[in-house]
Amino acid sequence: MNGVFSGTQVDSGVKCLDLNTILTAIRVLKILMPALFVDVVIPLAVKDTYTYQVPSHFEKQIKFGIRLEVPFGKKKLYSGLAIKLHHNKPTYPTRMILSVIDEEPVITTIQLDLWQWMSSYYLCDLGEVMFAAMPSKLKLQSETRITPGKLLDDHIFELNDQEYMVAEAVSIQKEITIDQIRSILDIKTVYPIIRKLLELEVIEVYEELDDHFKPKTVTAVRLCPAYQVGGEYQKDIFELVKNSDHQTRAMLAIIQQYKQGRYISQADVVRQADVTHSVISALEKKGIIERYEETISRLPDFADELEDIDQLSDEQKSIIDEIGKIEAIEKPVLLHGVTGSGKTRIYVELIINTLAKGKQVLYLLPEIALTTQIVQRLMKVLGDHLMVYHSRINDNARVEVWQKVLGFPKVVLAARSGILLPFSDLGLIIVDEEHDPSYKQDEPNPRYQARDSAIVLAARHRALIVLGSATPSVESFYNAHRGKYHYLSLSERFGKIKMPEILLIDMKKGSITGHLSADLVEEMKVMKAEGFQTILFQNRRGFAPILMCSVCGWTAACKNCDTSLTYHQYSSQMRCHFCSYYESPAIVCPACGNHELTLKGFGTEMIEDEVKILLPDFNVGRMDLDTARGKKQLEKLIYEFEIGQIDVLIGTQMISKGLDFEKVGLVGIISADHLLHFPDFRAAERAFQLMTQVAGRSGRKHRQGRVLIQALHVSHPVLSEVIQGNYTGFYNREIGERRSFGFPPFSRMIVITTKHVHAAKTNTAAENISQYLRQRLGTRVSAAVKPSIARIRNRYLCLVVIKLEKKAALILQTKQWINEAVLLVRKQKGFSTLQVSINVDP
DNA sequence: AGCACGCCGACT
DNA sequence: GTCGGCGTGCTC
Repeated sequence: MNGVFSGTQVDSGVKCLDLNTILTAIRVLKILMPALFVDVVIPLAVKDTYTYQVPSHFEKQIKFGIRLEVPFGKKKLYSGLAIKLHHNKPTYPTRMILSVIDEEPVITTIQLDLWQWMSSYYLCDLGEVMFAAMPSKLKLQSETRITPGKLLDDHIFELNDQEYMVAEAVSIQKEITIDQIRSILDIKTVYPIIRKLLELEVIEVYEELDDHFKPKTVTAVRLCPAYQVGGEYQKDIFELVKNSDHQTRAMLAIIQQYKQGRYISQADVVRQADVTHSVISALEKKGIIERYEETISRLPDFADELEDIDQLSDEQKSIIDEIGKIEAIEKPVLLHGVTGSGKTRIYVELIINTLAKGKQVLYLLPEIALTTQIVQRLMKVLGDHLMVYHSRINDNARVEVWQKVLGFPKVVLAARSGILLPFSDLGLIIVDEEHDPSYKQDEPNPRYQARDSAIVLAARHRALIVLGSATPSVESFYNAHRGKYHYLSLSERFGKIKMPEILLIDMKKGSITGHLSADLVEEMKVMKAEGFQTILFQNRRGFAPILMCSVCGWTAACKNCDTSLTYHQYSSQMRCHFCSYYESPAIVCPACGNHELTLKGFGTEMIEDEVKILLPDFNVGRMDLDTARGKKQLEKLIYEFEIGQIDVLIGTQMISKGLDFEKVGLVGIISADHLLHFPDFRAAERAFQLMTQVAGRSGRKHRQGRVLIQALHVSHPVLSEVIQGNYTGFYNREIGERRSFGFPPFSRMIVITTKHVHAAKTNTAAENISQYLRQRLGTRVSAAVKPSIARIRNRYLCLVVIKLEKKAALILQTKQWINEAVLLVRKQKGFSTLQVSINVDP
């Protein structure tokens, strides 16, 4: 067949162009179209972005937000993010990008905007924010791979033992990594060996990026086109299988699922029809069905059973109305509602409204609360609109959430890292339990406060943001008070349940066995007799925090940290709570040889012991980091308590978050003193919040709960404030203290920590930094101070604390000075290994 | 972060 | 004498 252009002279002009003309033309074009450069963020702790040149054949594919494979340093390859395209040729020589990984952006401009804000506000590198934000499957890093070289067989007998082992491994496995070599040889420095083998051409080396995200697939079956007409299957296909009982059963199963319109997984058919794979193969051979790979989601499927939503109470309705009115003003809303006042119901209403507008919702919760009932409850209401994102979900699921967030109006229920996701159009952010300290990341960089960052994020999206809490943080309440936030409160408990009755027990009086007062024990007995459960709160795990020689005063201490070792009875170990160190308990004092070793202080394990002795017919459960390390263990414990198998649950602050148990009638706080006497300006606030939250665990539907607080210092004002549920009283007193000592919210705090293996270096560094800043900022900067724990993991620590007036210009200038000071100190000889961490709003 | 360079101690 | 330890600087 003749082409459309057959016979036309398309090439007539080309013929007269010689090579020189073409080259000149290219040169001219190059001047007219200068080379394209791209600024790339590398997911590392490096300042600024890096500029690469784009080869002309990639130019069309490059756009904002896609990932690029770039060389970095001598050999490494990274996937960096393209964030700026330009034609400004840098003064230094540039390298070329190696490949283009994505077709479409994997981040949004608002997201990058927030990252940049975080990097400048919290004084860290943009690369560090990127590192924290991206699922590791999306930030591929190259790995050195080693393959057999040309002369492997020739030289194999000239090698020494180590070299031979490597050569042998490469020859057998065809491809190994540097890490594998390290473990084969069991030594750290393998490069000299590799270099020698390279020279001998026994091996070859190349760098390759790790595999991309792989979608999850299942083997599915479908009817061949010949057997379906217009979405209906041909009834006569059963004729074809009538000779085989198995095939008929399989076909019945397939047809049944076919009618449901979803993909038909082979595994389901096999299970339902009780046949083997070979039956499916037979059907495939007959040409009735065909097999294929169906891509499925790793995220759990919630679609099945949606629950009806409760009616709104009048109070809830009026709150929704209020929020509806102020939505346009773009001020955060502080929703202050006691435990059980139905804040969640309000959130659900707001979420539904936002989804109806086709916008996305981010619902933040403290990390631990995400593993509990709240999530299930929300799933039942929101169904498959909900996605969950936190540190325990696996990396493939994380990539899926990431990809979905890029484009769909859905609800993401997330821990603090949720603010780093690529939202395209957020309409609502909820920060539940707004006061919770776990919203602040303390280590590593970026040391961000997710609640505060969420406010910035909401402003960028012009989204509504609601901060909810029964015990708002002093900062948030202060902001509400000053009119920076809208303040709304829910005063009544939903369903008109009474607030628990809280009583204080003076541990200096009355009868006490071990650490339990007679009153508390008596009350627990009453509860059990009436079919109710008890929660005992003790914010310290282990059996006892100190093992001491009663003769010479020696105490068991960690060899890596300046801390005492905690005795854990369950594992019979002395354990450090700051590093992973543990040892067997000493029987004889290693200092004086005496046998009189005593335990001081007490933790959850000791309370567990005492309860078991005092109340032998009680089933006792313990919930702390030691018993609930795995998700399964935690779930089992929650389940057992929920069905009433456990009478008393003893726990650390883990029990204060997000757990609702209907049958809890009594809460006992074993030692309020532990909470109150803490060397931190937020200690009183934390104590008030923790005690109020724990108290809220008591008494839900069936009866008024009781709370017993045991304390030695019964006159502490926070105690009476907790007892009376007097948030305003607490706030007024606390804000007064903050004001007189110049603590936040009356100042902005920045803490600089120096860290080094040598105490002297640590201290000099901190002193130098303090001095540099004091010259510029005066008494706003503290001297170098030793923290209460001066050594952790064999590194010494020293602090400089800065308190600034809340003036934007001053704060900005200070951050610059901090950077200068750190740079200056590190430039000195002997200080390159010094670590400096900067914590803004600690 | 990770890699190479360069300078000092314990060993074939 | 060298091997290999760690401290230092740099990566577009």
